[in-house]
Amino acid sequence: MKNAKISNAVINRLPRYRRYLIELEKKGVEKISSKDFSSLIGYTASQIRQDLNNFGGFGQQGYGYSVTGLREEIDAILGLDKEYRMVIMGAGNLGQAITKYAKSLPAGFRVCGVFEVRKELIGTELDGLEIHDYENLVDFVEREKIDIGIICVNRDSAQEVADRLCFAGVKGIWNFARVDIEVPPHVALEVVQLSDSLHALAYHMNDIKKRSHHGK
Amino acid sequence: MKNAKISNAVINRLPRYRRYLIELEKKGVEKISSKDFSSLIGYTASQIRQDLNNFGGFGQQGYGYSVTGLREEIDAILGLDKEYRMVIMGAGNLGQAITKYAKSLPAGFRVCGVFEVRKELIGTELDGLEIHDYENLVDFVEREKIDIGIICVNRDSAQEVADRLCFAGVKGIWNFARVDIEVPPHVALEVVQLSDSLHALAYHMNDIKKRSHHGK
DNA sequence: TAGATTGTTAATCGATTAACAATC
DNA sequence: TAGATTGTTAATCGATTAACAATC
Repeated sequence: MKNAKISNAVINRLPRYRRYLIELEKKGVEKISSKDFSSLIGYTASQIRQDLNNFGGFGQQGYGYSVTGLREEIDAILGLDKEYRMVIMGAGNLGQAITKYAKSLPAGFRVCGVFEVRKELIGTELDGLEIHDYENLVDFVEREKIDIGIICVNRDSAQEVADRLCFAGVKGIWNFARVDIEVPPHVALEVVQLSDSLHALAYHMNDIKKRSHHGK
Repeated sequence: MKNAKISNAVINRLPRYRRYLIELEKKGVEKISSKDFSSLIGYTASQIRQDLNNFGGFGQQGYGYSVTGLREEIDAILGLDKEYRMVIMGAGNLGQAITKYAKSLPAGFRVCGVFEVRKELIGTELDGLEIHDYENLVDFVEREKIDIGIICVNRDSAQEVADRLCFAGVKGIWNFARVDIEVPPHVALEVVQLSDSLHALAYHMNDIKKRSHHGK
């Protein structure tokens, strides 16, 4: 197995390859060439072959790639052959939203609990999940073998919550808080800035409008 | 005003600049040099100056940038001086999640209604918002001057919902469905693939683990 | 004026695309 | 074997960084 550091551009394309392969599997397609995959997914055939060859030679010359075989390889690369146990930090609007969303999450990712500091919320239920006291986080992570902490607290407490999650021993943090946080190098961090995404959408809407005025 | 097409890399950094500028404003900081901004935000000073000069010369030689002035410029570039009226398409888990999230949305973005096809949900309320019949979408978009459609339906109906939103006249689509959709060039599209993000997190967690084994 | 820092041009770096020899 | 298509090297393109003249 190769061991060089893979660029984020490549990694972020892998889940997309996987989605299209699953669609192909559903349609009963057994093999696909990089050329045909290219016209389906919209990356160049060259890029597809380059991307995949970062991880190994999964194709066969003169034939193409086995759809199921390649999907399984990508599953293994992404680590989707394991189960991930998660906690949601914060039961406010954002925490409630993500808890709700988690119900539609692909198998293999399981929310095991929600944590809060506000006493009046502790002990109540959120979508069938118990809301725990933030004070008990470290014990819970250890006992329940939690892998991932999902940060849904406000700006001001996000870093302190991240610190405690890392101390408790999570291996990854999925940050939805509207602030950048830092984690030690042995903890993985993935950021979802929903409001940044919405602001980019606003930019593009205005850009299209501006151009249509200019052009004519 | 310059009119060249700005790269997405630049556009996606603008909301982040804005967040840090707002923090600085809160702290009462009045001016900042690209050098100081660099050590705060983690982009190089060169990149900051390059990015901003895509839109105009907002700084002053020998002085730096006015924090409030620059934040206002970025607001205008992103189009945050306007109000955006939005509808949520789909009242399932994902739609409920995004409706909940929308409550914590920055001012200027307002959810005006939720749309569904399932008869038993139509007419009920979701977080204080009426759930409307999908059949009435086109009228509603026109009457309520809706700018943005947020797609929270399942894979199979996402494209058809996008088509109807575009037909109804929205200017932008925020797609949360687990599938890629296509829109005409006069409609802006911004994609949030939460499960792709989670898969990337899984990759990084496994990568860190693999490296720590290898290294020692 | 002298010092600081921008705006902008030039150099570097990394990622994407093209080309083609290897091989199924 | 001949045709197809990969894996991989080389060329191109675009984005980031460095350098510096302009100027507040």
